[in-house]
Amino acid sequence: MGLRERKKAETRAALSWAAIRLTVERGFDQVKVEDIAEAAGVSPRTFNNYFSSKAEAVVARQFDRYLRIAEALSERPAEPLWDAITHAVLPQFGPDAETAAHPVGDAARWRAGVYAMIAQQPALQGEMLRAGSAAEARIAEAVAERTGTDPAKDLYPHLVAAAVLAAVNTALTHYLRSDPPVPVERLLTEAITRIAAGLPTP
Amino acid sequence: MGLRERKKAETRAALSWAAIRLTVERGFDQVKVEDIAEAAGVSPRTFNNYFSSKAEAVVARQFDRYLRIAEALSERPAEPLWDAITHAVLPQFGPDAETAAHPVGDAARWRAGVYAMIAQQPALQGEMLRAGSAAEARIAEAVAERTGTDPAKDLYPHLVAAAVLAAVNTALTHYLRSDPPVPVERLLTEAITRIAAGLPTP
DNA sequence: CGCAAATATGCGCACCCCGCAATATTTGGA
DNA sequence: TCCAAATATTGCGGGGTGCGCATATTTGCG
Repeated sequence: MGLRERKKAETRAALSWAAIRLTVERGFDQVKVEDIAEAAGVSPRTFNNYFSSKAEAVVARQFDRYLRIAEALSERPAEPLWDAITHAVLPQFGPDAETAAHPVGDAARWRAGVYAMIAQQPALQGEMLRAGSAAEARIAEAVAERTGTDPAKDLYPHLVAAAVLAAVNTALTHYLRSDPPVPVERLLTEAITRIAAGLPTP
Repeated sequence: MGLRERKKAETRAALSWAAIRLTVERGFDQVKVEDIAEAAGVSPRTFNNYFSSKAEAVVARQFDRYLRIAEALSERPAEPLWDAITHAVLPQFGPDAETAAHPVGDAARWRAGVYAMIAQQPALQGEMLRAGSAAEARIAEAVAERTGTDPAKDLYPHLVAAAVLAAVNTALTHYLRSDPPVPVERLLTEAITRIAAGLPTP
């Protein structure tokens, strides 16, 4: 990867991180594009070369995570579908390099801030769900390959992809709301297991 | 219901219908709020008293439909959960009074227009998904009541609600894309049945 | 009828997003 | 090494949007 692409990735990450941090601190519409650009050290105009809206920048991290799920699923060995899905999803929500690079002082406060940000901002909710929807196509493709179905003709792969994302979203929302916090991994596992079991009444 | 509320509902419906029709005809960003307001016979400022964005107006019909699913689910008699869900969902996508009031000349052309509108407009995708997400809470409540679970504590009702909406969205998307058209009812039934069966590999 | 509450409208503003064109930077080859 | 092509960044300008606020109009009720 040349210098060019590396710098681009860095700028993108810096913009997204700035957008998230500022939004959690002040609230979504108390942050101007100008602020985000300044925090990332680029011009306001450049911001819109990377993201077509403020909301998109805030959600970029989550979007990348969804894409990694699809990627991981493609690379899983031959195994039962729902095992593969579980193993593709879980690692994406553990501690990663990116998180380590931006330590957060007060974890509880941060969690609450993230929840408020998502819960109270229609624009962010929509963008978050849209990110999932964009990844849906990729995941459906991976599922199709694994099950010998055809995304263009069959409902099945899209249905599985949508169900997986629904499980992930539900688990994450529950996680952000839980007090005291329940481990994400447990919630994700429970959600996926339940879906795979056909959601029988407990 | 007094004259006041009736007129309000009428204005809301007129605005939403105008937004949909104009968007299908010309494309989302070739339509100005001013155009929608004019078509509905109100001032541009009034538009924003009803909807907080253009996208919200376009999606309002779908949003109402989702709410009716939750309502219908609450009112179903005692029966297995997934039977109740199926019976709550299907009727909302049959012919209704509203559709009859606005006959569409060329059905195929209209379907294609609706699909293009959704597929090519990020803002609309997000808003559409958000509408589902808003209804999710209501559906989760109905599920909780039916299964003796607690939305505030349990993952289960939210998971079911999210899965149902995922099924509906997937089926509708598939429907809009299908050529020749497959009946929506069949796709919806298939999607819900599959989810209830735990999505086993076909 | 006449008043209080709810609703519609007009005006103005801050901000967002993008097209365009000029400038700066990186890359790959002569 | 140095230059030209490819690519990125920036400044400028404009069309829209969404909303706060003050005002006019309509509705429901005593």
